[in-house]
Amino acid sequence: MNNDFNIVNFVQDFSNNCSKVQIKNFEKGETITTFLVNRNQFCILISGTADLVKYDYNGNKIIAERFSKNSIFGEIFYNINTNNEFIVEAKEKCKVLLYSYDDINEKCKSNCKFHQTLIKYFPDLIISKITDLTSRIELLSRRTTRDKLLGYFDLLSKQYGKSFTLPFSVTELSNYLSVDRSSMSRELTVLKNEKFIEQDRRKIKLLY
Amino acid sequence: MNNDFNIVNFVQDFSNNCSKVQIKNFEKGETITTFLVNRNQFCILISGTADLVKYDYNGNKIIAERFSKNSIFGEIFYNINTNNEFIVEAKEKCKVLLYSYDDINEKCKSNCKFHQTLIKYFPDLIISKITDLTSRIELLSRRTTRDKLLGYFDLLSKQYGKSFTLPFSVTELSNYLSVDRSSMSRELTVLKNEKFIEQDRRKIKLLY
DNA sequence: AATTTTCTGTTGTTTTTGCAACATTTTTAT
DNA sequence: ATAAAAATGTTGCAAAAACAACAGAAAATT
Repeated sequence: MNNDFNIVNFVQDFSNNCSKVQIKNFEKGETITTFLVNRNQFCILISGTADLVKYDYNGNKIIAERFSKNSIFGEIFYNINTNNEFIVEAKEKCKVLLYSYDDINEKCKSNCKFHQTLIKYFPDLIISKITDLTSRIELLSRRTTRDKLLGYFDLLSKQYGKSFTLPFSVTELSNYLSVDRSSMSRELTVLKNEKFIEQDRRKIKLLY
Repeated sequence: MNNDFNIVNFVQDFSNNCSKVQIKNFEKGETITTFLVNRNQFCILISGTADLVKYDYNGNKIIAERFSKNSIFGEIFYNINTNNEFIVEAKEKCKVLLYSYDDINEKCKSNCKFHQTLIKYFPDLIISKITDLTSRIELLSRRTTRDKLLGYFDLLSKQYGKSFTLPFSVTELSNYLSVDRSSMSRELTVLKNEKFIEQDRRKIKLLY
């Protein structure tokens, strides 16, 4: 697998006009897309950060996934269900490649550079997405808030070491872990008192 | 997308010996594979049912995923983490195709039928897996046992209608939804008393 | 720079979930 | 066919999480 692949280069190489591809920019707070019907929409996030969010009937926000550079998403990956209206929200300025996916091996008439490159890197992009989703399931399947927090900190520490800044605000983190914000805050205090962690807002230090 | 694709036909077509492919049979209860190292293992379940399971430090069993015909799994899709030892367990007799994945587009010397077919159907298989995982995340992100139950029943009712038999025992279902068995059983009783459902063991009827 | 909004940490209270133990039924193994 | 093992449904109790409300801090907006 080619883990060094950078979609930004890929898109910069893509200079000709392919009718099946669009590149759009979104400002912070804007809705990039909604999952409402079963379309063949396939998106690649070129830059920025975006969340896949949903609100339950109680008004609780759920952050189902967080997307960053090279993340893929779109209706193609989702079984539309009237009970679940998902929205992809830009958390900061985002550049998104939107593609109408029919068959990965189907090229446009001009057999453009974009399609050649997409076919080449599609497996890596998609396997990486599965890896992310599997980790996410492992995290959400944890029973307690404490376990979810420590599990998430573990993932971050693999990447950044014992000290890191959360990619979420505390409030957003609770939505991402699907727990009540105040309960989570209480548990963070317990972890601090027990000298498991040091924390000040987004700054976390693991003491184990 | 070709949703009628059946891997069984595919494998029956695959008659020549490809050095990178193995087909193995497993009896109920046997371990099909474990996720311990970062190998390029990629598996397709040809027949049977299998679970991806993990035990937390408290001894609770977690069913992270359930695999049936055409499901794909393997270490290739998992970030190995020493804290999380996952096992794929056969729930009934299983036939599994094991493949050493390097590059989906890399064919074996003989450019065998297997590789040709795998390349063709790989996108469908993998997109379908992502769809499943996304639904699973939506389910696990629900806050209460009641919501998880109703969410899961919704998924099943889309496929089977208002009356169906759970693909899990009640005990297994609690592991799949990551909740305590007795709590879940209690909530099922509440749902029955409130005339939301009828239930007797695996038999469920939705009354709404 | 001032004001409004959001975020944060706290805590008391209520609700839900987890845990443990048990009798009964069902399934599996011998 | 019988015995052993596993699953099921229940319940009391303990633990954890959700809810609600608030004050102060930080961030965003104008």
